[in-house]
Amino acid sequence: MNTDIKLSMEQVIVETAERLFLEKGFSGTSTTDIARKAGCNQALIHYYFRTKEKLFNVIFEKKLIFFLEQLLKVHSESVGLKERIRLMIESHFDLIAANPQFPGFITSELLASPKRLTALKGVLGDKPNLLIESLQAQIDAEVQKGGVRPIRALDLLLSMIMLNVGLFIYYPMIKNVGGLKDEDMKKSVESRKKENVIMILNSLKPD
Amino acid sequence: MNTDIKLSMEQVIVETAERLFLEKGFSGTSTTDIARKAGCNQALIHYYFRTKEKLFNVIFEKKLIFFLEQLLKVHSESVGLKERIRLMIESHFDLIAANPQFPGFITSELLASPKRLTALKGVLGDKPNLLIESLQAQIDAEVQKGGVRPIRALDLLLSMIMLNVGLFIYYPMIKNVGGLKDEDMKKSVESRKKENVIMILNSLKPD
DNA sequence: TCGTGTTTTAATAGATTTATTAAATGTATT
DNA sequence: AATACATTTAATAAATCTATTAAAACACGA
Repeated sequence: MNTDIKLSMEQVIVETAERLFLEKGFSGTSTTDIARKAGCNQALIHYYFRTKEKLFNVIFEKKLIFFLEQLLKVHSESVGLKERIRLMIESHFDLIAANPQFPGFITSELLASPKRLTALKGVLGDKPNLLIESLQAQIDAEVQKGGVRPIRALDLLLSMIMLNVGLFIYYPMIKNVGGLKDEDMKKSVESRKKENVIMILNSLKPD
Repeated sequence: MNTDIKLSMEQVIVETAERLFLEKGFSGTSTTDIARKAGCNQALIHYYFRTKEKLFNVIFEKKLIFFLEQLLKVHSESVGLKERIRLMIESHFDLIAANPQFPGFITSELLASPKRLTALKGVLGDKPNLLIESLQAQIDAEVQKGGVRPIRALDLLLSMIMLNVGLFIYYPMIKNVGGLKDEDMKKSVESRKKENVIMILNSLKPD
């Protein structure tokens, strides 16, 4: 069976650029580089995308929207707050684990050029607010019942994201400084999802 | 009283470079740029530091060592585990709050070029291990007494760092996406130190 | 003030990068 | 085959950046 599918050069360029941008960032990747690795003339990139920036944005927005949409999914309130939080953490973790370069990529690029985010506000609409409001409502209700301590939904979300994302961003550094072996880190990653869930849920216990 | 102190041009260059590197990173800052802002000829930078890379390293290492040393301080075991953890989180938080650009800077630069970290292993010696071992010992002792649940010191440290650091790295983004006003964020930052302490300590409660 | 060493500049080589343009090639249609 | 259109290339302009070199300016003790 022949699995080769004839890709348009435009597609090849996008995919090559995606790989390179993820690996070395916007400023670390040249159009010459992309062209060489994609196997085409450098001018072709400009023919299709006009500028390096525009090509980058195609990829950056696609990736960021994909991830934010996953993240901002309003997991059903019907399962109960703690279960809902567990689901959110786990699905977020899985998503990153499947795309480990992603947190570093997005973080670096947004730090280097925060205005990239502004362009996305329109695309996301009020999903962020919807999630936060929905989560806050459920938290407040649970606080009434004495199930959890009071906390701002945004704080909670940020903590969840940071704990998940941090492992992958700092993975190589921790390994390096701590002088850890690969199997140590593997274990860390494997246990970390569980660990993060426990950490967050425990932290919500009322005093 | 005249507070003007005649700085050597070399010093001015270092300070200007520090400001620019922190703001726009290594690849976003040119020696021409530094020279213009420092008020000298561009060649002078190469006269003193030979290469842009070497100048960057002077600054990067100084900053990183300063912060890691603070972070890796083996806070006395004598105060008890929970108090020790509280102290570690708070002093770390304060340090970052006083240098809010720092986490993004280090994170970006290390992501862009992980080998920079290798150069530092020698300088840090076994401080990382000392801290981890000391912390782990105190945790294990406390676990015996039923005071906290079992946890790896490295996991705990990572969580502490991530929660603190994350706020400052993602500060502009959260503000942007969440459509938050300045005073909302201010409140967030102010309450966050306490929040992080609570979160970590609660998360250590035995089941 | 002369001479010596240090600091600073002007000029520029050399590399790289983005982007454009005009020409060449390819492909499908009548 | 001839036309028309899309794709791809070669060549190159223009900007920018790092680094070097040689000369100028400066500082200061003999």
